[in-house]
Amino acid sequence: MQLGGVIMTTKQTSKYHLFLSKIPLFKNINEQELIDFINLVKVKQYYRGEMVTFDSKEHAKCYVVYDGLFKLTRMDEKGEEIVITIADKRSTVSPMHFSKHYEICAEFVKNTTLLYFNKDEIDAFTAKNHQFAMNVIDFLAKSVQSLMLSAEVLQLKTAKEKVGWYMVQSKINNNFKLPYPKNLIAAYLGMKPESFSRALVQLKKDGIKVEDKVIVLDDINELCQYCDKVTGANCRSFKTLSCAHY
Amino acid sequence: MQLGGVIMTTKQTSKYHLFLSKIPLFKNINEQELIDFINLVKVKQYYRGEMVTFDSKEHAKCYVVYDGLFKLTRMDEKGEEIVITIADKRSTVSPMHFSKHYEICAEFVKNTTLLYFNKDEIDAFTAKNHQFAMNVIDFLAKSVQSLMLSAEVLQLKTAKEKVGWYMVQSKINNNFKLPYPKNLIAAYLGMKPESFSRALVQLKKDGIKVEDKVIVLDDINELCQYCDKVTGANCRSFKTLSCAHY
DNA sequence: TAATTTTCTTGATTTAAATTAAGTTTTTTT
DNA sequence: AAAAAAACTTAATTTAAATCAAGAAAATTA
Repeated sequence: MQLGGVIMTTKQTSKYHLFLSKIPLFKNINEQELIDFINLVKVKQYYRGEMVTFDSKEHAKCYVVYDGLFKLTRMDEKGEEIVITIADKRSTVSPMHFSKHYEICAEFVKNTTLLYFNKDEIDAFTAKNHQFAMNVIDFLAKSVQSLMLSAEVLQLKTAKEKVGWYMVQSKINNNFKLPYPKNLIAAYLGMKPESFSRALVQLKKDGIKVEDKVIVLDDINELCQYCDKVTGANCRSFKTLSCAHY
Repeated sequence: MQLGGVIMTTKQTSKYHLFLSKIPLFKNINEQELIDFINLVKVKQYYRGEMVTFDSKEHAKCYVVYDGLFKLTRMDEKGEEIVITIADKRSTVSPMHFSKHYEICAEFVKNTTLLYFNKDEIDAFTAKNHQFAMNVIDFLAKSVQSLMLSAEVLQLKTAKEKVGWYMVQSKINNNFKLPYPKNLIAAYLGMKPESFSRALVQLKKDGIKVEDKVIVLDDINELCQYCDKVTGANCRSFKTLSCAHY
């Protein structure tokens, strides 16, 4: 195993092995085949503020975030950007599956350690291991669904509804905590930080507060009106009496 | 092979076989294996104006459009809708890959004939035939990329730029013809028919006209400023002197 | 811990597209 | 071929969020 051209120790190998084996992309894979594959892993470090173009020519790879935070963005001529995804620990980003003409940009919000495999390695493993092929299919299908859901939120919802939707996701998937800085969430929701801030003021009037990134609710069900069914399916109260989808 | 419960003739079977064998999802597949699989095909007819919810419980299937036109949409409580995709002849739509809680709606714009396979059949073929697994991966990867591109267009571009972008796509991929009614294209671009109409007025001032759905240009390169790189890669003049991406 | 940078908030103003409204053209059905 | 429905266009008005501006709070760095 190599780190920037340097052979890594067995200790590091097993550290990454344990980490990667818990990633959905590698679930249910035969232990020995997985060990052999993960042996091919490479590591790259990026720093806060760095911007890298993930064109599929240079980056015909599949990345798993070991640690850190970055956003995948697209920019127009005027410097306006949209955030396609926010990636952090355990996120998988696979530019090898995009067209070589699709140039997506990674903007690193925190120092980030990426583990990666090359396209030929992934392709070979896909051919050899049917479970891995199924995992790749699952990963891409989830990406499709998440993009469809975002499209809906971005186009159909008001500023207040967008923030409400993000908060109910945070409540369900992240234990009542906004996982990222507000300006990053605002960009992901296709709005300006000022509008995000104003939406929070409106929500506060309904008893939905954010205190130091923690969501504080006067009424535990107040956020449910902003919930979508796919997100709701992970909620403890899904389709109980208090659920909006009941 | 069955059509609404009725056994079909060999003549119909071979008609669909020829059609399906040209679909990207079935490319490069061993002839006999493909014949055996396509034998499982089922057919369903939908009519203009019909609306069907493609929830993944009822529709754990993979559809290929044999003929017709429909839009995949999502609607909110107020009846506002977004168009996720427009599907016509040869399009593949695969609700079996979505969450069972994701309910996408198919609105049929024309009478439509859908060919389909059930999830268990697709899964079995994916396990048996590695090339088919690769084709499913390609199909999903293309869906991801197309959704990312739409997200960018919908969020970053003005009404005029959106229409220009759609027209340059039509120029390159559809021989200077708008393939669908304007209100459908407007909905796909996340705008109202009125705004679409006004954008056309603006473009006309730049020498870009639409006459009976045909794009007529004073200057052949006038649309190039609206082109994205992925679309441009299919253009005859890609990266020549006159290309915006040169 | 102080200094500096970045993030966040609030208010006034602008703006691009939606809405409302009404008429025209095209397509579909009878 | 006539009638009806759907699609399209143009104009006036409204609206939600962006922009502009300035200051407060929080996080980083020195």
